[in-house]
Amino acid sequence: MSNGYDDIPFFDEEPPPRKPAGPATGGIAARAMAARDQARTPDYLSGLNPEQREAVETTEGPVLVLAGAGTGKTRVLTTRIAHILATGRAFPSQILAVTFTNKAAREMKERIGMLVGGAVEGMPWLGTFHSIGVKILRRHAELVGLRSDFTILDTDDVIRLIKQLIQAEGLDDKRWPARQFAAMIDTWKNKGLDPAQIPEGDARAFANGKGRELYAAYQNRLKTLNACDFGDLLLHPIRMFRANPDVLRDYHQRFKYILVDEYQDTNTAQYMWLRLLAQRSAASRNSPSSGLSATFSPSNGEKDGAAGASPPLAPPAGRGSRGAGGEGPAPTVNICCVGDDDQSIYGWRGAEVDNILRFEKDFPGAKVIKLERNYRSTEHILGAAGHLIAHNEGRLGKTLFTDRTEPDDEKVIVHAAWDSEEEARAVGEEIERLQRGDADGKKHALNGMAILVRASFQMREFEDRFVTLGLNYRVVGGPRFYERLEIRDAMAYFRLVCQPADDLAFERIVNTPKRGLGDTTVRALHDYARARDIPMLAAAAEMVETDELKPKARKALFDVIQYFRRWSERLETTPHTELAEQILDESGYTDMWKNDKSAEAPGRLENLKELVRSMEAFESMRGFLEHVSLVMDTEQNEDMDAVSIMTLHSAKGLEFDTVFLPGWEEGLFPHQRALDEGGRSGLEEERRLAYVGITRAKRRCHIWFVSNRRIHGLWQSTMPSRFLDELPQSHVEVAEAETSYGGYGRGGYGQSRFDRADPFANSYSTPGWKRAQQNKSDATRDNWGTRSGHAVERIGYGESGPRGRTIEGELVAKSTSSEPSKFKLGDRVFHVKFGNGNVSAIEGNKLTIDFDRAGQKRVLDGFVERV
DNA sequence: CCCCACGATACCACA
DNA sequence: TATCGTGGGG
Repeated sequence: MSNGYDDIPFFDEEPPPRKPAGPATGGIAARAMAARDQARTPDYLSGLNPEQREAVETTEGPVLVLAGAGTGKTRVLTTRIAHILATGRAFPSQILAVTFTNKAAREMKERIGMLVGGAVEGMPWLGTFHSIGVKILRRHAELVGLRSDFTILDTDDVIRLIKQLIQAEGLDDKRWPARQFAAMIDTWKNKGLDPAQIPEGDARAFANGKGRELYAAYQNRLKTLNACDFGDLLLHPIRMFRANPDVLRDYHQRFKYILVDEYQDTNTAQYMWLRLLAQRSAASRNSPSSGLSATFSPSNGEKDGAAGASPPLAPPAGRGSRGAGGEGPAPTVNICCVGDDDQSIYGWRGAEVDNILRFEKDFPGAKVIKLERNYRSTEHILGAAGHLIAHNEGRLGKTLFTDRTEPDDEKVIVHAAWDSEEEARAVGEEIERLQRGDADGKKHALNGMAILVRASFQMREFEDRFVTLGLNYRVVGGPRFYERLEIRDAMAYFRLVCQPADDLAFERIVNTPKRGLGDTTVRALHDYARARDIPMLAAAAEMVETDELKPKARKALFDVIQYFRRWSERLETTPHTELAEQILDESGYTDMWKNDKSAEAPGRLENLKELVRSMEAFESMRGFLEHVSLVMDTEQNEDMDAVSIMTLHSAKGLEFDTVFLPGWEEGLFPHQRALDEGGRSGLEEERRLAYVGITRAKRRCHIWFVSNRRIHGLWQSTMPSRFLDELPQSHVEVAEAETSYGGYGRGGYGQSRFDRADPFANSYSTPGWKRAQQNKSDATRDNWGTRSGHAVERIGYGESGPRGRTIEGELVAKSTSSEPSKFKLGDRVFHVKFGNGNVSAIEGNKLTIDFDRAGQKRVLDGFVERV
């Protein structure tokens, strides 16, 4: 029975147990091997410290590893897996390893690959909660009322869908924003709640008390659409496991070892999911009335619950038809969770730090191992971070230490800047200084530097700056490729070809490009489809046979349907990248952008090309769609030397020689909304975020705050973040006031702001700090003639303001490369941001280009290509 | 049915 | 400031 997903490895594709020592956990051979391996330390264990080694070698039973930042957490996880494999305790396919982000999963795969070489291919169950959830769900979709080719909706789709539902209920979609309800549903799903289970108060809070009905209606609609949202990727498997103990049992037998990364970030649903998979012996060890059963309250789903009442939680273990040697149930759960309560930064996504704090109760007899020896950062960085995080209450309490101290280690440096533009400029200068090696004579690679921002809108200013500087940068998880308009449109075409029932995709593109199929026609189709309970594409096919539509619309619709028929037929025969091109061309979609005269159009076409190119890496169009729905980031070319720009959230788990932390101002960091909505715990989470930021740094950490920031186009004066006051003086140094490059920026404002008495004296006594404070307050007063702390300043100068970009050229660093450029004068080139233009000057690898629309810019040649 | 202009609104983080 | 949704005119 082919459902198009047969490539997913599953039980019946067990690798033949050919290795001499099979995965028999309790087998004599295995024990012998283990003993042998203990006697003769394998290479991969030799570099570990005692705690790490214990975490790796305690393979049996529940283990909690409390791993502080930079203590070798990933190393422990990967080595542990390698160890399990190398000692023959399990096949790769018998290890379940869950991470939070795709990045983390990718990295783990790579590192395991380096340790064991090759076996990673056979680790089908290493991935994010969501990707593993999908994999499970595809196999058993019918058990929750879906077909295995269900589509996964992203946030945008969900919001549009909910909006339709709100309107269908006859509610005012202004008063009850779909976005808000989507967020509520998300919250419920994070807690593992079905419509029937949500708190009465929640249900009443939305849509005149119709919250519960709306949620149920939403779930029904998803089912008819044969679709899932992100939350369902976890909830459906949970429901499915509960309703089908036999299926669950199969998974129990399969997964001999479970590993969980970033355990502090698991939410309730993920916790339930994990518990189900790990419960086999936990349940037999815990009495049924233990706290667990309360957590796992029976799920009375809407319709899918009809299959039967909730099954008992603890199906008898063992007795499997397969399994090694037919021993009884494993005596312990081999689950290993790794986490750090100080790095819990996903409370807003429903993460329950409690999960990690409760681990020992959940798994009696668990071994808890603390990793506190830090291998990443200097003493100053650890000192600053540790002092900051100590302001939080309710920690498990770890203190990181290092003994690798160099005399010339830099303290953490705090800088003040006038506004965000100056901030970007100064950071850019600092980066170039490091790159040139001015400070210490060593040239530093851009790859070792990162700018970590609180909110993604901060990125733009840095991007703009770096583009004019000709400084290579890469935005990690930035403006998501797949969220762009043109990409989403194209994807909608692909989705509809693969999944003709995808009404959301249909509605998105019936009239894109314009075909004269406006609201009226779409509504008619919608009604027709609803009345007969068929997908809209099918409804369209029927309707063109009738005379219900105006001739013009009918003709247009007829063409559309013909196209989709043709494309669907080619699905099995034409290579998918080719088909993708055909779809985009024949539909008129590429032409639409070719005819578009706006500045973005060339960039969009380029993105479409990139989209098709990126499909090459996949087997089929379906495989590609699946990837996209789960992995919203595009892989960037790693070999380019570039500064990374990303949010603090996506920086977790990474490390850089030099880290820049801009935007440490009240309201932005800690973020106002985190404070408003989260209160004290919100503040603590922000503080943990700051902690994460600082601990990303290996050698240098520069923190910035500005006096003025533009929010919604208005200039607002800001206060330095309270976190700055929570840094220890002993490890922190305040930079002397930055005079901007070549007097730039000083001219317009005068130097007087540096000459005032300090009205905001605080605990800091260094002159630099005072200066920074003065800078902040006086600058505000000087420029706007008002006191700082004043509400919003309406300034609103634009391009023609006091600081036009007139001397841009002078700010560009001299070329360091002597290689002749591959471009020549007059070349016609294309740049993603600026569009097309002509090369008017070349200086090493830096080009001056007259862009058709954006004017003259200096750009690094890596950013453009000849057209 | 399409286009444009206008005003409201937004910018928190992720899979 | 940029984007989005709406309402009126073509």
